[in-house]
Amino acid sequence: MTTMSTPAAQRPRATMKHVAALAGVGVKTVSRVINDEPNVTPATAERVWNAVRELDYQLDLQAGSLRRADGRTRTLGLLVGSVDNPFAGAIHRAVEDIAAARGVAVFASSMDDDAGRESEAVRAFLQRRVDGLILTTASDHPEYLSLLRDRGLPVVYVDREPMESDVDTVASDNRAGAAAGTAHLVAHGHRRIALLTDRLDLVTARERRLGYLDALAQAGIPVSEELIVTGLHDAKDAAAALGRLLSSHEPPTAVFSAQNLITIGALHALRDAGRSHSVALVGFDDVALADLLDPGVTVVAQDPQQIGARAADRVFARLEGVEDSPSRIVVPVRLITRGSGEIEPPERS
Amino acid sequence: MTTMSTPAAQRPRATMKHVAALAGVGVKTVSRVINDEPNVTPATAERVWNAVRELDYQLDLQAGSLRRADGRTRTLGLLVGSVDNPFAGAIHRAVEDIAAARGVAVFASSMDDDAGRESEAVRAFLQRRVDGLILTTASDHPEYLSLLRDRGLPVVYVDREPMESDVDTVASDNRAGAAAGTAHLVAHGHRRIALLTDRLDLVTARERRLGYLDALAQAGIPVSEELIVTGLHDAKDAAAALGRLLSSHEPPTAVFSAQNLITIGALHALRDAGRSHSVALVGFDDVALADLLDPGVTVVAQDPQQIGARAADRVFARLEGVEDSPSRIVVPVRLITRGSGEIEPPERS
DNA sequence: GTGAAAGCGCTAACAA
DNA sequence: TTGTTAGCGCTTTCAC
Repeated sequence: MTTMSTPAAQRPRATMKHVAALAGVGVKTVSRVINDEPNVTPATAERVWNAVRELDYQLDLQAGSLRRADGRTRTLGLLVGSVDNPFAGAIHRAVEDIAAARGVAVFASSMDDDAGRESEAVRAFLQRRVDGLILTTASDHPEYLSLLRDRGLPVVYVDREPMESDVDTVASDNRAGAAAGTAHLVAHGHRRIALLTDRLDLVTARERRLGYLDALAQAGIPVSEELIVTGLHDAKDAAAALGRLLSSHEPPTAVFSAQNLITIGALHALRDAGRSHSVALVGFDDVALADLLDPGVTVVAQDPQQIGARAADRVFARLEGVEDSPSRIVVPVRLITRGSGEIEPPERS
Repeated sequence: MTTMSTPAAQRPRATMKHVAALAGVGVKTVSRVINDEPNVTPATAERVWNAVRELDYQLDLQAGSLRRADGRTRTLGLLVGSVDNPFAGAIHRAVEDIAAARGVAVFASSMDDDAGRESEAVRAFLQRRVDGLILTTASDHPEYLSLLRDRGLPVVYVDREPMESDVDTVASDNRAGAAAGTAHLVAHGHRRIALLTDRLDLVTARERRLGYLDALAQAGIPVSEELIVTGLHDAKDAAAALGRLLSSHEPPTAVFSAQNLITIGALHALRDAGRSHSVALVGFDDVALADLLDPGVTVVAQDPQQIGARAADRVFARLEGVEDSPSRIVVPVRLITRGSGEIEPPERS
């Protein structure tokens, strides 16, 4: 049914050999010209470039890396929770910008907080010979880590720090941030503060819970286990969980939600219960349009752009031979007050 | 300053040759086992797998693709406006899921609506021998396109359709969607409807403008050029532009914003001017938390997940040899009424 | 059922 | 300044 231009009659991809033949030089000379190496006369270079244009020649980086001394593929592997999450998107963009400036391309994958998917993704990266890895992990002790170390492959963990000691990491100050967010609620008079968070096998959830507990302890407020809901993964879960809490016998007067999707769920639950203006809310991680809601959503904002940038810098430093001991970079968070976190509790609770 | 474990003393990466030697077989047998080819005794296979585990062997897909008959690298290139934009994130995730199911990894890049960056990104993909491309373009006639066709490389454009006729595309129904959004405002009594949109050299901006004009024409409303603002790129631009319109002599009573970031800017401008409840707004493309704002934001929602999925399906169909004529897949949009689009104009305007 | 040899496109090493 | 040869890790071809 196709008209015009014989279908599978593509011009076969040109190789260096073709270019060399057309330019009347040896392949090594072509290689020199393409890779901008010295010791080629301008005249020769010109003839090569003409042949390159003539044939639409594109260097095959893969083939080159096979033989190149450093074995580099000019490729990076980036693993995030989901490329669909705004937090991951910001990290990804920062990594991409730094990598692209060095002629390095980025493989991006999602792991949905599943250690199995995580291992699979790392395996896929390794089989493609990435030069370095920027990873988010769902596990405290990733089983592939010793292999990466044996290979001498640069790895930087972002967002979540594995429990291993000798690994580069870049993450938010989860515990202090959660403590600050919770303390903010305490400072506004709350004593019944709910915590909505993720599965506790994720280090971020554990750290943020500890921060929450720190703030309560600091204020001498006893912990009410019934106000702590863990294992939340998406906005729907979170909305349902908070809905139940709000209709319970002794509902919380304030909520600390430990993650962007959970915050969104909490906002829905509060709205559905008509409590947006009477129950306080502080979220960890900023969400889009938080400033335009009524009330504005008070958050402990992370800086994903900086997390991505510092992780990429670290990977490239390792690739350039920096051998200093592993660093655990902590990116500060910032409390942004917009209204929801400054709601006071009812007179008597 | 480093302690323990001699730094650069990595175990060299194992190759098939090492595995073959350890298992006491030839390399071809290792290849057969690894790639699950027939004609290997279970006993031999077992010995090979043991050697593989022993050495932590990882197949080198790059090296393989160099020699493989089909030359496939099991790699895809995805180019979007920015990996940081939620619309792109959703497309990316859909593409990733379909690719991962086939053992294909995805390179993702951002082009910021810059034809130069677009060409660079495509070049980078080609040099890495991707099997196929899913591209967003900033140009009506991408100069690299004929090259891709010569190579017989599968390409599918998403979101933006180049003017070339014989190319696979997957995009929203931009014109009809914009017309529906504008007509919705007309139906609520508006006659002074502003259009906020992107640079008109982007086909999406042109199409959405045409849709806007269609709706006005349909209603017999004359076009007021002073109500049409083009060349908007981010939320800040858009907010400033709408701010100016609102404080002009004859301000619009309604706004159609043609893109997610512009909608966010428009929301800010309306809020800052105290006109959120008096000026109507319909946005093209949904935004997070749009349902929780007051009023809720009425939008013409796109379906980026489906756009990504259909594009990926198409690329893989091409890779599997489907030779039918190029298809222009149009993904329907959906008007979601939430309040902002149902605001009526003041009694006399 | 198995393995030896050739060669994919490139860069390294060396010779001219 | 330039070209030739070998070889990166793998798959293909073909012989056993």
